Formats: sequence, structure tokens, C-alpha cells
Amino acid sequence: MNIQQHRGGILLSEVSCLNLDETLDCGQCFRFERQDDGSYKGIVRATPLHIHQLGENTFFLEGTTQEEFETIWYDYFDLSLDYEQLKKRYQEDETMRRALRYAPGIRVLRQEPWEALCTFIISQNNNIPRIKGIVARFCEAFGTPLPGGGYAFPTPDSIYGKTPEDLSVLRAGFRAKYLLDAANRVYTGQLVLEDLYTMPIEEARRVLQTVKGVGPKVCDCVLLYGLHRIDAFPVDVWIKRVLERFYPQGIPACIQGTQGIAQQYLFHYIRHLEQAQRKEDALCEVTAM
DNA sequence: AGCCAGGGTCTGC
DNA sequence: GCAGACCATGGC
Repeated sequence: MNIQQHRGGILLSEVSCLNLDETLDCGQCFRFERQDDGSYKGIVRATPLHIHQLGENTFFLEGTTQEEFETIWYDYFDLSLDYEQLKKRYQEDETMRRALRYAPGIRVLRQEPWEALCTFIISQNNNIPRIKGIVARFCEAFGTPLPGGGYAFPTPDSIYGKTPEDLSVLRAGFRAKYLLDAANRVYTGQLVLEDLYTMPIEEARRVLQTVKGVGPKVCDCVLLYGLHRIDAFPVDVWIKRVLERFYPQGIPACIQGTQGIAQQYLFHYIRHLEQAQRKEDALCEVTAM
């Protein structure tokens, strides 16, 4: 990877395995918005980002300083992890080969633990467009407004002590009381999310599931997306379909240990299965000629 | 109108 | 331990 300052931003070249559509719009994060020109705007750690994909391996981070890149975005986009090597291992499995061919540019983002906890509590029995709406209203109602527009993600103390009625503007339904319980536990120190980085995963799961509204699936999402525990494996209705259809005997050995990252590829693949198959067919025709 | 959405809780067996 | 009702909301 190559980093250089360029016209009031950061120009990245030779970035491997990163596609903005595949990574920012694949259901792992809910605060990035696609702009009409294909670029994305989002806010992480109270810092705005406007990122453009100029080519397959080239990106422009408009308005980003070198320091912001080093302290936030390098980490957020998981640029220290060698995805090429991981994907080489995944090639052993037929379904993974197809998933990787369909969307080779997915990275698992390193989101903030608290934000991941809230957004995946909101995600339960819900669909992605509506999750984004609730999250946006949550930030507008309780997040700190930022100088250039937009809002920081609300902190636990910003809703601590509030009632479900106070959160009614979110239209989050029965999930409001779960957000309040999460805030309560984090604010009082009963739950220290940073401890989950190093805790044995089974213990981390047990701790997280003491929060109301956090069961096995939400728990593994928080571990994977909020704490980068890539051995977590969230199973939702879509991944259930993957397991029934492709892995009735269990998940393949080549994804063991990093099954969280494989899960993101599989999730994206099964959700777009029809398009993926059409793409496969088109590729077959070309190679047959 | 009824079903589904990146599920979980609570109750009853 | 496991099934089933119930939970808010909105799009299709």
C-alpha cells in the first residue's frame, strides 16, 4: 500500500482487497451513505470521512489528514490484515470460491464496540434499510452535532437514565428498552466492552449475553464487527440458509479460526445468489468462447 | 392482508 | 433443553 497527501486529502494506492460498495454496503455497518457519484460519507469516532474509490486499488480520502488516516482509517478498514493470504486459504472450498469471485473486495471493518452493540441490538428481527433509519435518528436525537454537519454516535451517558418513551422518536419498537439496558450496564461499569478484546471467546459471549436483547446472534456480531474477534460466526436467517444448503456437514476446515471474515463473504453471496449465478454464467460463456 | 426482516424473551412443558 | 406466542415497525 502507498500513502500520499494530495490536494487536501489522502491518496491511497496499491490497496488490496477493498471495494467500497461491497464493504460499506454489505450489512456490517449502518452509518455510511452512498453518494450519487459512488463515493461514501460516514462518521466514525466523531470523525467524518468522504471516501472515493478511483480504481480497483486506488482511493481518495477527501479532507482527511495524515494523522486521522493513521489513527482511525488505517485501523477501521482493517488494512493491517493480509486478505490475499486469507482468501488463498479459502480457495480450498467450492462455495467460498464462488463467494470470493462474486465479491472479492469485502473487508471486515473494525467498528467501535459500543456502536456495534447498539446497532446490532437494533438489527434484531429487522431489515437493513430500517436499521439504518433507526440508527440515523438515534444519532440525530442523542449524538453530538459535528462542525461540518452530521452527528457523532451517541455515547452511553447520553441515554443513561432515560425511559423507553424518551427514545420513542427512534421508532425502534421493543428494542428501545434493550438499548437502555446496554447503556446502563456500560455507563455503570458493569460491562467493560474493552475487556472483550482479550477474553476467551466463550466467556466473552456469556458476558455480552447478560445484556437484555443480546442473544447468540447479536452477541457474535458485536464480537466480530465491534471487537474484530474473527473467530466469531454470527448466524442469522441468511447464514442458516448457507449452512443448510452448502454445509450440511459443518463449516469447511479452511475457514476455521477466521470464520467471521468468511461469514461476511457468505452472507453477501447468499443474499445476492441470483445475481451471483447470473455473473457466473456470464463468465462461463466468455471463457468458453 | 399477510409475510418477512442480520432475534430475543418469556412461559410452559 | 425446546417449542411457541409475542414483541414494534415498515416495505412489499
